[in-house]
Amino acid sequence: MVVRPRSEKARQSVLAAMRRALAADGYDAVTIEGLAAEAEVSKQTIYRWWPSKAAILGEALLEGELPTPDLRATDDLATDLRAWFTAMSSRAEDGANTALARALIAVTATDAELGLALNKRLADPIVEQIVARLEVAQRAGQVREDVDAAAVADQFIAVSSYSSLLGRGLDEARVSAVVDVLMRGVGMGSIH
Amino acid sequence: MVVRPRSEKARQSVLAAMRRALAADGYDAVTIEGLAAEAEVSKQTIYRWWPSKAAILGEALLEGELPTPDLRATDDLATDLRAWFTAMSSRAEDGANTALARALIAVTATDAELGLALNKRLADPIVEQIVARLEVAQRAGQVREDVDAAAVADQFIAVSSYSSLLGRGLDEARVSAVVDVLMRGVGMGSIH
DNA sequence: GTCATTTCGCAACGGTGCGTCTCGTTACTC
DNA sequence: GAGTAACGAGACGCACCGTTGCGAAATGAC
Repeated sequence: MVVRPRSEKARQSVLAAMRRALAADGYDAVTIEGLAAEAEVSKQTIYRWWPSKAAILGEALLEGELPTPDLRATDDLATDLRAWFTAMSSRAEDGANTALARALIAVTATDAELGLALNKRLADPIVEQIVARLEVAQRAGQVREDVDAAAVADQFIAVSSYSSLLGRGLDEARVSAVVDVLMRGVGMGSIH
Repeated sequence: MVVRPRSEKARQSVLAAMRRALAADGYDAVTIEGLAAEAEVSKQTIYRWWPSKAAILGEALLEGELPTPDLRATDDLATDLRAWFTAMSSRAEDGANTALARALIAVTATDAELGLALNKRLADPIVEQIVARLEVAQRAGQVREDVDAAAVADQFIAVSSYSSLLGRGLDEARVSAVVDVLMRGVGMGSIH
């Protein structure tokens, strides 16, 4: 076999052009031809390796390290979650990140299959972190045994997604409100 | 003034065609020309009255009665919220409704301004219902005074939005999990 | 009923991007 | 060094965009 390998340089150039274009103009203003020009790459090269604009976005999302903060595990669940969710929402203040998030939502609303796959790969690690942390708290007796940890984790994701969809970030007060209610919701307190 | 009025028949025909096309092919497969053909209306007639595809969707959403269930006010907040959220999620089992919801998300992810306006008009009445109900519960001593009712209402909306974005409905168990956690979260229970 | 006026359907326009194709060139593997 | 596949450049037909001009139909004013 005499094969010339795929140009990794061209690939990275296209993905970078996609990220730049997203931040500048938004997902559906991006065109393949514009991408090719911006990346200084032939249009055919793009079509050779990606089936669609959405697929390029997918790779850009998976490859570009979506920097999600770590969820620390001290002995105080509330503090851990508050710190994590605060860091999470501060990520959303960077325009490039919100552009990526909005693009993810746009492509998910359009291409359900690819959207599900992307969301799975991006959200699952976060969900797992939260679920694991909640299970630790359950063993420590800080969280009720009958709490559906995945449902709670999903609520954090949902709130984040919805707020970046609407372009309104999560201010400190809102972060506190969400964490407070959810913390009390999973806690051992009884209802009188 | 001798004026021939706008054809209401044509208008309704276009909006109906938009709803049909959304359910059939999804928002970004909809084209103005296809809409015109389907509605048996001239393309010019569409451009005379709507500035964009998104604007047509906006009217279709506002005009078509997005049937949101009422939030009853018995003396049991948990039951009221559970009944309302269950009804809400059952709405999402109708494909036509999820198509509308996904289209709303798609246009919001693309056109932030129009999206915000639409979300405001569609979500605000729901949020107000929930906030009002929570305030009643606060006066009845069932909900803590320091609870941010709007933040809680937003969480319901966010969960609904996110689940219809991903195309996975909210099953009974998930509805229960969300309501349970939020109910305990706003309740008077103390944390030990 | 007639007339003025506006919307209507029809159809064409140039422009943009799509996705495919062909070419000649370049760069990598063997 | 030779063979081969990816590369850049650019053209193709196609779909849809948003705009324009036209004659016909419809409606309110009188």
